Amino acid sequence: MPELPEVHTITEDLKDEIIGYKIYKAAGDKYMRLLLTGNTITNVSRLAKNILIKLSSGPTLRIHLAMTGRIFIKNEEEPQDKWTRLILYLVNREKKKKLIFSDMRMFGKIELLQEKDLNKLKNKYGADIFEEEITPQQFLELIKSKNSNIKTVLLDQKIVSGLGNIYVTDALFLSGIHPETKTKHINLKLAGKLLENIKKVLKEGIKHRGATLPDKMYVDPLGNPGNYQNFFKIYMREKCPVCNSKVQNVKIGGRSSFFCPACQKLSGGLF
DNA sequence: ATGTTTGTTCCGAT
DNA sequence: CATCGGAACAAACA
Repeated sequence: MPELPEVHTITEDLKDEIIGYKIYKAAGDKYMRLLLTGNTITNVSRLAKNILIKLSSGPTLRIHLAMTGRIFIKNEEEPQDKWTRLILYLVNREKKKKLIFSDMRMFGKIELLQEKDLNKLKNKYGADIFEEEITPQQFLELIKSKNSNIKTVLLDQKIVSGLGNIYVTDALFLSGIHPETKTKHINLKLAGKLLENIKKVLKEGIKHRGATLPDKMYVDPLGNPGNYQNFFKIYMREKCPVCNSKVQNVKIGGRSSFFCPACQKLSGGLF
């Protein structure tokens, strides 16, 4: 499911594929059709897990993939799947193509934002660890601002943005932190270690172009799966790669939380 | 068939 | 009033 590395991969691919193209036709939501047609795409960027497509007339098309949203770039005559919600028909001097937004479970968001709405959206998100320099002290303050377990806090987009279940699970494993550890029990040294490991797994995720689970829901705009699933540290694994213990899976906030009972003690490596 | 799945939002309880 | 935990959301699959 799209987290920061997957959304980053899609965004970078889209920069090459659609910047400079003009939307000569749009299909889907009626209100959007009218507003989108005639615009040239001037930029594509990422905000947390959102893809932002900047239009020449001013507004920004915001796409949030949620769990099953996908973006495809196809030739005009290629078919789209039955979950398609929006199609942008694009043209430049050389060729025509189309951008398809498909969302099987309809949890994704697609909307046009004016400048002030975009700023409002930006204010909803905490630091983007991948884009912004953040010190261990700042990171520790952020996570301690919530009186909850570290897993839940890291998934809170208002605290730090871009992380989802997979990368949080792997980063906690690399740091030797039990996912149910209360943030108040984390000290500066451990926070620094966690921060480094979060950056590490995000970078690795990006390097492997994201993670595609057995459901095959995540693919890049050209339909290719990612490879990070072949490098999972503890996520979906049966045995701990370090000590060979049987991996445990507890539900935290309704989400699978894989951890090694030997390497990730509840004390959180404090002792 | 019922349970599970993921990101986000919203609602009720503390 | 602020904060936190859990339900709900849609659809497919086992």
